[in-house]
Amino acid sequence: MLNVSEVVQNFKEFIKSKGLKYTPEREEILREILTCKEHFDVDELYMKLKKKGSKISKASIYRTIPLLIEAGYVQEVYKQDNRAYYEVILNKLPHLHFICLQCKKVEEIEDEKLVGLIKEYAKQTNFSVLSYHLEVFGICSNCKKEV
Amino acid sequence: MLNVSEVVQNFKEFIKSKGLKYTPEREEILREILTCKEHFDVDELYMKLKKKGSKISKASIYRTIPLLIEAGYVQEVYKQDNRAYYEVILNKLPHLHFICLQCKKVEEIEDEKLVGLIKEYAKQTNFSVLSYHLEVFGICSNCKKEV
DNA sequence: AAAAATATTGAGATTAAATTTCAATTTAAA
DNA sequence: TTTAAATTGAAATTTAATCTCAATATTTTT
Repeated sequence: MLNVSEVVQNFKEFIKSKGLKYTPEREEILREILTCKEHFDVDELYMKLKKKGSKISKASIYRTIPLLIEAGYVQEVYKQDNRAYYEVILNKLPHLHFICLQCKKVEEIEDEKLVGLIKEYAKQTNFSVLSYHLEVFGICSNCKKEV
Repeated sequence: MLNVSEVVQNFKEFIKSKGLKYTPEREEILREILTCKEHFDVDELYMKLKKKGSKISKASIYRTIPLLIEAGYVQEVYKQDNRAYYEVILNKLPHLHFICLQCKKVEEIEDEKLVGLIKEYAKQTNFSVLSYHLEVFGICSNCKKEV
């Protein structure tokens, strides 16, 4: 279980190791993202930062997210209405997303078997897995009741 | 194993059952899509139709694809560079997509266990599955060799 | 078979997420 | 400190997808 300052330190090392420069903007974006308990998009993040008085631009958020994904802290989970949604995957068990097409709710189901399945196939084809996501679309139990 | 005219007939009934109108444009788009052996996007489809002398507009393609998805013939498989890619899923076994981040190649791995897994979780939460897709990102064996 | 009602079409305008540009600034190495 | 290189914010740009609307096609009703 990593805490925030450990992640920040880890990110600093990651940035350095890539020959990039460690900036306050990058750290601020990382820290803000680490507070997100739910799925988020760039706009939400930008508004949250702005409310706190931050001067971070959207461009910087768009530029930083791929780094955080590469570092393994964040994952793109799905796209809805041509907008990408992300989540922090640090300290999180593997899970699938069940997305209700009616109420748009996203339910997470923790899972271990799926990882085993993927690993098995990856081994077969000598494929190095960096990330994955499984989205299941349908109608949730609540929306079915309302018919 | 459904043949093209059976699918066309099926689509006609589907359209009618929704109180919509069956048009030559819709049929032409369906027929063209049914010839796609690989993943395709709207632009590719539009160019193929244009080359054949078709007057179909992109707007009609964008409007028809959701109907074909709803009818169960087509599936959105992934997004790359903010562009959606689709595939025909008629007569196809369930499969996963292994996407190489280096060469962008998409490998399909046929699968049965995954469906069992999804069904199991869906049953648990009383969720009606309409479609799903599993994308696994990483580096393929070919690209690993080239290092 | 004609008329009425309604849906669909293509062309172009619009929208908006994401990317790019660029001058000013900041970081980090020499 | 000087130098070299990367990063920043603001605005411009890109472009997939959606929307608008008048003309047209489909389907139902009479």
